[in-house]
Amino acid sequence: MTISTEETAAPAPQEGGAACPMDYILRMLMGPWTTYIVYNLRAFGPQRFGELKRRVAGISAKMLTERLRTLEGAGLIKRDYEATIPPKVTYSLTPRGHELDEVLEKLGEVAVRWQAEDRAARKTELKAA
Amino acid sequence: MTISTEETAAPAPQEGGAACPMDYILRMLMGPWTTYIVYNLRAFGPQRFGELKRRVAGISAKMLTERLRTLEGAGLIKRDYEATIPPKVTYSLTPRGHELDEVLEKLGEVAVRWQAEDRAARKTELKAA
DNA sequence: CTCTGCAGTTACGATTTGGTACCTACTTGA
DNA sequence: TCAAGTAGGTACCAAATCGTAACTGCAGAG
Repeated sequence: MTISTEETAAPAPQEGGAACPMDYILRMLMGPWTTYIVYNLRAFGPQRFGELKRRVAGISAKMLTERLRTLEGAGLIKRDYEATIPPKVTYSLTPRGHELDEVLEKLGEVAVRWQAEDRAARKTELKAA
Repeated sequence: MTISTEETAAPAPQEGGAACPMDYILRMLMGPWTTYIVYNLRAFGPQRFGELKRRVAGISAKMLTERLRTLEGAGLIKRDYEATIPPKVTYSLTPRGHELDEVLEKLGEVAVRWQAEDRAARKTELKAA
């Protein structure tokens, strides 16, 4: 996958190189649950593992761990480990993570609009039938 | 996956219902190539199948077909079939598809910024070493 | 007369993915 | 003494995904 910002048909580096800026960011967000986790971290603030897992509802511990590690590796979230007993691990968005706020907000707007439109369309459909 | 727009912890419908507006839209964009296809359709205007395939570079005909059908089903793109010989099939964004413009743009901005930052960081790293 | 391109579809097969179950080590509470 | 909760790690297995190759029917080019 390669997305150019230029309007002039980027020659598409077949080597799979990260020549395109969107590439990286999309791979990050595309994973299952990923956007949802970021969204929750943003909406409810820093959270501990168990809290987050309960909130996401349906995700397995394995998935959550993997996603969190990936996000951490990308510098989108921060992992604070307190070696108490029992251990406390708190996850929070980094400044970089917060740079997605606007995108998520825009996406949310569109999503809400579409949902409303679809609901209206269904109602009309029912009336017609 | 369920994302609430409310700040008040949506009770998370376990039935997998589409109670959350982000849900639907994310599933749509999350598929591989999907965003890239939409991006290309936006950047280069309506395109025929072969054109698009050449532009995306790396995608298989099967994938492209499948993605296009999904996007069509979601009402994001329009499929114009001309039964000439050889047949011409042109794909274009619908008004609904264009509603993603802003999101894609925002995403692009972030992507470019991160890429620049990372490049700068790598340069500093090299200097330090 | 065969080759190519159009816009796909289909079958097959390998890889990846994601879930389930079970394990850690330690403390608190019953 | 036994169970539960903390934050995971590991192994295994079924299912979904994605690529490859081969097929469609027809026309124009060589």
